[in-house]
Amino acid sequence: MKPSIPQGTRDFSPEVVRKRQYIFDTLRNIFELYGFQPLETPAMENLVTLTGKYGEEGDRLIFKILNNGLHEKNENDKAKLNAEWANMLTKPYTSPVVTERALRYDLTIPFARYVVMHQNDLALPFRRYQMQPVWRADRPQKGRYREFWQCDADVVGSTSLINEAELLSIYSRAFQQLGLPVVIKVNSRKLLQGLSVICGYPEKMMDITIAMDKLDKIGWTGVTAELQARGISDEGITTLENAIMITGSNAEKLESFERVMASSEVGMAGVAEIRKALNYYETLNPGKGAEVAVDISLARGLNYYTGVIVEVVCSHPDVKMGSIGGGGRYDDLTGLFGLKGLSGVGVSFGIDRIYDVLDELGLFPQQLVQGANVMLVNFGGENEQFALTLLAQLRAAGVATEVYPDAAKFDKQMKYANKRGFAFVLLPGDEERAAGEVSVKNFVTGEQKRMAVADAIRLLAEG
RNA sequence: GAGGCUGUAGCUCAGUAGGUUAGAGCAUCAGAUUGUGGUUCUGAGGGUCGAGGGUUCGAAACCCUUCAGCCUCCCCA
Repeated sequence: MKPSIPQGTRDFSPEVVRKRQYIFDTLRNIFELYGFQPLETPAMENLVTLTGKYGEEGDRLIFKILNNGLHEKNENDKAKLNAEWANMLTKPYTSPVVTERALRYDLTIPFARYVVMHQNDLALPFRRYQMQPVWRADRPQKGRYREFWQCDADVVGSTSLINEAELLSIYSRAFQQLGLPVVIKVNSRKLLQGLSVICGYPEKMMDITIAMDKLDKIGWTGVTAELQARGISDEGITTLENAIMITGSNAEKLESFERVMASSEVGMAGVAEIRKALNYYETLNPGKGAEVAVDISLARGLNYYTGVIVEVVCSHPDVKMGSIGGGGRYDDLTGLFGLKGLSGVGVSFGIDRIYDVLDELGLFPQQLVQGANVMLVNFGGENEQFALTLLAQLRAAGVATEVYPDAAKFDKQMKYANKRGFAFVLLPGDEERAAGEVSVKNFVTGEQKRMAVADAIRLLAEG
């Protein structure tokens, strides 16, 4: 059979893993520096934990796991099983008889589930980061995979806008450290609610938001058409246009929003929370933070955000990639699992997309693509023992080293060394062994010198 | 869920109007060369032309079906 992997999944070859680890390490260090604690949850959750949390579209994209042992059911159960199968074949529907587990869809809901389950043990506010794969039964395309990694940082149990500012700082620091130019777009669900109020359709916030989110893509004329299709009057559209076309610095925009939103209490609250979060952010990053831009057209798909929402896009002109990170405030996330009144705020890094962008822009550090630094040639016989002794000594000195395991032809060993890209190749042969020496070949320059074993180890240990 | 493109060697691809035994580069292996890699030279192995059916004297090519991959919209990270 021809080997293959499931659609939308990828193998990560050694060089790729190194580059990915560079991203993970960068993020992990920052998360730790900001006082976040690591968390891991299972790859699979009970299906009921996930369903209904991501909207109708989200439910469709959950990877469900078929129950084991269906064939072992007794006759009564099988009748039910048949009925449920029939159901599933005619409509979007699942039954615990057929499937009761599913692959993790994101990291936020499992986190909420964790917090509720461990509420008595946690010191609130609880700050956690989590870097694990998630799965979506989506149709793969550029920048979209069925298995991809998320790196999330969330704070639960505090409504302070300092948390928003901290998370913005994490975004800022992470992308600055990675050398990636970004714009962090900020908005508030309350501002969007306010918009729907002032244009006269408080119940159509979702429709209005979805339409306005497309501003970047389809322009205002496109948005107008969309709004009309969703039943917004011309006066309402004009009101929205006046708000969405506001330009200027963040402070200027917020001032203008304040005037526009004057008749909406919730809208005013939105302005206030963005202003406060940005003030904190400015204090944490005086004059050196990444660009943060207030953007009233920004929407986020997930249903549970209630306050500040953010999205990160790469601002490099050559890069065509959707958002590489996003997040927001959810006032009552754990309420879904029976723990009321616990507010959370979090951000997520889409590291697969970040990888693609870094790769495209050539922003990975050069020295990442190295493994072991030194290879010992295997000349066989007595020399094999000699090589192993050297191997142990080099490793004891902290030099990443490997020995060619077979006494293969010299040419073959050298070709292998070349392909692997070792910095040095050591030749422990008869003459060297007899003299207590070893030949050290710099594989970059081709230069080769014989020297005492101790000197060779010192040289290589110093790099 | 809607639409578009592509499937030929391990990889990237060529293959003229439908006409001998389906090619190239890279990779692999062997040799030149059992103590000197990257460069070079010689040679070798490797193909159900995605699958099934049809048209034809003849199909990798044309038609139908199907599968897979990629891309766009929707939505998302």
